[in-house]
Amino acid sequence: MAVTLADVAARAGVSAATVSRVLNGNYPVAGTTRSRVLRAVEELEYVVNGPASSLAAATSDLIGVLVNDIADPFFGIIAGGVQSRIAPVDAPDGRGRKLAVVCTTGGSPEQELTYLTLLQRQRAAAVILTGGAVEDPAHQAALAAALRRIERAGARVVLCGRPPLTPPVAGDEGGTEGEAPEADTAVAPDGTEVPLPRAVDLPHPACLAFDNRGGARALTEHLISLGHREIGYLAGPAERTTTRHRLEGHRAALDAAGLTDGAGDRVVHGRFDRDSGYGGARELLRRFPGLTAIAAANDTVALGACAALREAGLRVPEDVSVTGFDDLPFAAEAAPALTTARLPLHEAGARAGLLALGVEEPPPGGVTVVGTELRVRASTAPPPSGPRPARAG
Amino acid sequence: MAVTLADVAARAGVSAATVSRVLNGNYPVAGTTRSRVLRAVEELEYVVNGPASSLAAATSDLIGVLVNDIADPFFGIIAGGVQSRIAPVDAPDGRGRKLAVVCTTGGSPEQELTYLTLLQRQRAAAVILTGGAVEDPAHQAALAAALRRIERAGARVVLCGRPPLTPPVAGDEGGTEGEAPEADTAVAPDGTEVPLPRAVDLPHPACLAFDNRGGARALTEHLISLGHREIGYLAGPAERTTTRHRLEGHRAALDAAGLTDGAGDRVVHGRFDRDSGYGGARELLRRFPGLTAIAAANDTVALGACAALREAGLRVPEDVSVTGFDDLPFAAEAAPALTTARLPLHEAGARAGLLALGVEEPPPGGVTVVGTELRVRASTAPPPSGPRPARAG
DNA sequence: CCCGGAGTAGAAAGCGCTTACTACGGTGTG
DNA sequence: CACACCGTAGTAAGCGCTTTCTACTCCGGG
Repeated sequence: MAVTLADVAARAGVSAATVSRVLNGNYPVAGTTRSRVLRAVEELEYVVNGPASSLAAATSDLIGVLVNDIADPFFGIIAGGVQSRIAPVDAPDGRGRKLAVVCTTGGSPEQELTYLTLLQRQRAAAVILTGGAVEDPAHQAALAAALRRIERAGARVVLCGRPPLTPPVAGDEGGTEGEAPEADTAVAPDGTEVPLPRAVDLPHPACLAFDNRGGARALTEHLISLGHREIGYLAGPAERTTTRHRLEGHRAALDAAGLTDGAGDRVVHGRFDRDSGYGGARELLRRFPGLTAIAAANDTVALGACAALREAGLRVPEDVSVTGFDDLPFAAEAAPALTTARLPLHEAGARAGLLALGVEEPPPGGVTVVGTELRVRASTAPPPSGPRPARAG
Repeated sequence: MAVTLADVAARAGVSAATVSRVLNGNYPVAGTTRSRVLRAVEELEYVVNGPASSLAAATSDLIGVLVNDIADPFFGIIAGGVQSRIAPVDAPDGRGRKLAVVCTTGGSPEQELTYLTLLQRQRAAAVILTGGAVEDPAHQAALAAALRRIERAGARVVLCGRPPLTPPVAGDEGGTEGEAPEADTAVAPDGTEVPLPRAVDLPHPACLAFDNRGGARALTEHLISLGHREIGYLAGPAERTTTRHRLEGHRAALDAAGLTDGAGDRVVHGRFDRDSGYGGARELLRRFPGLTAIAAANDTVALGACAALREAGLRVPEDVSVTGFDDLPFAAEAAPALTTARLPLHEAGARAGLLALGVEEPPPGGVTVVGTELRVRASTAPPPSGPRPARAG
């Protein structure tokens, strides 16, 4: 029914092999033959049959991108970064251009696994996993197994915005990998040396790990430097690595300032959305009436918190300071503009795209730490009573 | 190298045909055989070769989604809506799940055509085009031709958020289609009857047309009803249908109120981004110092305008009212919260997904008008001097 | 007891492409 | 002048799956 290679070949008076070679340009073809073939292609409006081509060549032009929610700008921006590299707009025609298969997992490990299988089935050339991981060891193990299977099938695997996989409890692969998983260290953007776990599970790991700890720590340190002593924290879902790392950074800042409260953390867990910020802030206010600042798990949560504060008759930042995380575009436009930690999401996505294409090689160990940058804006200020000396020794 | 159907068949002691039938479930297989096959599949970790399957069955599980920019929540939300239907999370395993190939076109017709070819090559089951179209007749014709080719290749075509294709100047298809392209009418959400052009170019059109005219008109009417008489308009790129339709709605409201100024429109064209809003608002202020309201092409532009106004020492809405369009999530969180026209983007995307799957049939004529809903928030108020009667007769 | 029809499974012919491998002029060299 | 070799192009064997057609077994009814 559709036009095939053979039709083009017949029209051009050559063999199918020649047409294929002209189209793929990986074999010398005489100029006159080439132009005759190209004319036939034009005239017949021939379009290659991708599946057939993928079957024969055992490759495909698809790159899977797993995201929690494509409607969330956090992931949209990463996906945009990926696309900018795997399908540059200036590429002539569509030659060599890869297609992004965007899979919305809702952050569920089961969905991740399902999509991973689906992508393997499509013989995707690469798979990019974004978003924090769920910490459940069983899930980690299942995920590692799925990724190993995918790599074995010839696809590249890139982790973007999530830490390397945690090592499996038992070496169920027979231990044929030679490399011992020593803990490396890396220098974080703020100059401190941080332990760098290696993506030990994957033969060919490529991992862009966001420095969530460092960013959160910088934000809370900023609050402390403004004079805040009672700082609430609106954490994300407890089971996510991102949540844990940001919370760790927050606590590290508190610890370093000697602000660890005997009464326990001023932390409320929720999700990464606005409503969680709203509800969480209300709960924080109720439980810790003396709060002068709230650090939120991300910008969206921070916005919800601001709304709750306003509703409670509190001004931001005059009465309560608020910080976000990520620096999504709306953070700068919010009222007040959010103090936050900028994550270069587009750049990270672009880098992930390059790693997925194999254009760029991951560093030894596979892990690159993507740093954050503190963005001080209008949502933070000294506490109402002005800076006061810390009472704790 | 990889596990194939034949391997599974051998292990289960059946023929490849039987394995295929078990996996596809479209042919009766005895229970015992089925479970033997499934066990072999499990044991060998067999994953179907998608390209091979697509080649043999002449179908694929891919659905193309063309967007201007996936990092823009406008498109992200539509894409999310699409995904919610083509890959519902509650679907068992991954059975019957389609994959979304998201293609970022930057709004360029050339990129659209390139991606359309790439998707046709992948033998995508359907293609969803989002975002307004460029009005250039040459592009429209080329696009129509490409879409017709895609339909002929067996894929469904869905237009989401753009008007039906304009008819080609010449009937280059030989006029074999029986249907005469009569102009239908439809009842818009506000009760008025609007002309409804048919997607005459496509044999099987499915088009979700956003009511940009109606939404823009409602916004400007709202401003007029508050007492505004000098209303600036920050339009999008002149060549886009979306821009034109929103501008038409704006002007219709002005006309109806007798506010059409002999001095010409208070309109500045730009893009659909924040910087355009910022720069455009500055220009509007310079050229029309008496403005008391600015209607923006969309929420993002409105935000930029708000920033420019603030910078100029003008308060929103006390000195100048501002309206957006789309009602993206951040619109409600902005300061002040934006008065805007809500477009049900997620729902539209979901609907597009259903149309793409063929689960839902388009109405006769193919065009469904997606209405907007006025959202009055804090960015609009009566003009500084208070409501005054219109002077014009 | 024989035959027809379910019900189930296998054989085999592709689907349209890629890619060894082979073939065949034409040129340069010993 | 024969030989080798390069530059091109054709032949044909798959790639792994779906699906039609055929075949076999087992029943129940005549």
